[in-house]
Amino acid sequence: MLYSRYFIPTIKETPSDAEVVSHQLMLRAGMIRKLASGIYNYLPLGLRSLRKFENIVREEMNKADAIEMLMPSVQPAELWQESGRWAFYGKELLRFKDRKEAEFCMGPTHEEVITDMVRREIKSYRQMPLNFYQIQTKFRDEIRPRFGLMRGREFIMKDAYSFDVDSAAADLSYEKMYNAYMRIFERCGLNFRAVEADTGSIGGSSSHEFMVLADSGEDAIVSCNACRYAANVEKAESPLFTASSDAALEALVKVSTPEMKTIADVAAFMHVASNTTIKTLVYASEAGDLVMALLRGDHELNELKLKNHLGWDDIQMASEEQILACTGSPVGFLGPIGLKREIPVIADRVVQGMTNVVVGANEKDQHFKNVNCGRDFDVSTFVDIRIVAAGDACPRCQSGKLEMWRGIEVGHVFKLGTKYSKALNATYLDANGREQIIFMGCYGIGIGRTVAAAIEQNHDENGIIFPIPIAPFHCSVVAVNTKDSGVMAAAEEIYLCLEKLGIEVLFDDRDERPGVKFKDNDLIGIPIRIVVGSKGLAEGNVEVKIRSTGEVLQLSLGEVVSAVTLRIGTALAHSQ
RNA sequence: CGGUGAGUAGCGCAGCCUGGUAGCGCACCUGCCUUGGGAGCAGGGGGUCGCUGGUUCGAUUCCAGUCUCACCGACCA
Repeated sequence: MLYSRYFIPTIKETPSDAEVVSHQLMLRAGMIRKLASGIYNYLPLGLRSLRKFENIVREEMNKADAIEMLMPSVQPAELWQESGRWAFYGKELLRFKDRKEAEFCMGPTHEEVITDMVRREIKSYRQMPLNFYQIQTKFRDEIRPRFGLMRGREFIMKDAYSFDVDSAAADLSYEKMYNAYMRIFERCGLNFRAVEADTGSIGGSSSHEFMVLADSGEDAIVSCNACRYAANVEKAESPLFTASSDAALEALVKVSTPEMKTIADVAAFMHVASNTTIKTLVYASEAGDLVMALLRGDHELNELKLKNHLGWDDIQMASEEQILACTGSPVGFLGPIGLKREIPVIADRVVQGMTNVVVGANEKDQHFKNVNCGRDFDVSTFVDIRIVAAGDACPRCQSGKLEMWRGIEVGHVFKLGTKYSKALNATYLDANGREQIIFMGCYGIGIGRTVAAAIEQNHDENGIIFPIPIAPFHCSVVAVNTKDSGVMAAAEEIYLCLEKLGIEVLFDDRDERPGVKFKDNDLIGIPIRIVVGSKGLAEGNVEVKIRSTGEVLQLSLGEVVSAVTLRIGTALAHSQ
């Protein structure tokens, strides 16, 4: 490719509205341009990287026996009404009507469409297992699109759906996809973790997220430093609580604690450690149901765990009026003792072993000390509702400690069970001629997001450092002075030779000063740069610079093509 | 959705308080010069100041409305 004939509109200054590095660099490198909030043009260079990654995904999907197809992005409302998600999905689902007033939506995901196809075509157990995938544009009307391709509204996704005769067979399909995902992200040279995850709005029984580690990641994850346990913090189990104290129970005392509203204030005021206090929270459902949650003072509530435990669709902190009505106390002095109105009290498991603790007295400026569960108040259920913290013991191996990371969710695999097949009545006949419900799984990879995550993980102050498998070009040839016919001839020959060998080369033949070309080459992240200049050429040499390491090699004209080809070939083979 | 802030040339911004039809840097075009890390000189093109209405002789500037965009959003009982 001739740079002068191609289209790479690079930007010198960092656009002011780009917050994260990958967004800034993709704009500056001329890979993307914003069309509207969360909606982007993929410019030629950006598209090349996306296609590279898509092809890696495609290869691994095919190897794992998934079959490619393509579904429409516009979907009829009826299917969504049938699955029950038309009402459930909320504003993220972009809905509209056609000229006949028939309702449609832009597909945010394709369980309904694929399940509809399968129920029409699949009749027998002999036709399974089946796994269909597509690489296609999705639309989700996100509340707050941000970070460029990281959280767009329109985005490219690979989604796959498996269909099996029973749960055990579905587990095998899940396993195959899990392994394929591991290979995909390994091939891209990414530092990532596969973590246990909540199933969220997609539903289903269990799932893993694939998280690229990056400080700018929107998710918090933990992993054990001894065993393979890793989980999204939303999902991460806290370690089993151990041993209760055998301290003697002391008499309950009410203490005046004026204006002491936070755990830190109260603990400091009473000269106790915050882990000998109990934090009392009141939560409400949308319907107005209330629940009280108790946690050790230095712990934090995992709202998702509480919500899942209660089986509520929605959970939020109770309003001050709601709190006053059930406890009789303003926020800051809440506790489980002497409630005005009976509400369920859910306590974290750790609370069970605490003795002589401090809690709010449900009275302004008053706390109790020497409070003991069972004697002074009752708990409806003890259950794990706290957010794990770095340094917690691993819930699996017990011996390891949990480490915390920030992660970017680039892939997600779910066991769906029969959630959609039941709703849409996707059945088959088993060997005995009996009708059975199909077991499903679904598997997604954010294509644009993965490329962005790769940039997030591979860049320096000069720009992107693309891993060769997803770089838009393998290498570039830079002619230092285009007016020098000797330089141009030598550069062109190298360029043509490499192209002939199937290497993707960007030939920077622009009539620009060398500094401009070097800056652009660094910015757009070309992994290997071949510089042809008059000085080196006088000695029969060209310079080869490796973007990732900064390594500079002086190679003769005779050896440069084979050396570069070998290097690229090795990098690509290594990633297969 | 709520809070905050911003819309002036392709990009980044100034001007607005104190109304008189707009400026800077980068980018772009022409010429000269230059060619190993975003050079220099000279000349030039480009803006109904987000939109609508109001006040005024006159509005980018003041007022009202509206649209768009960006950032933040329980850190807690």
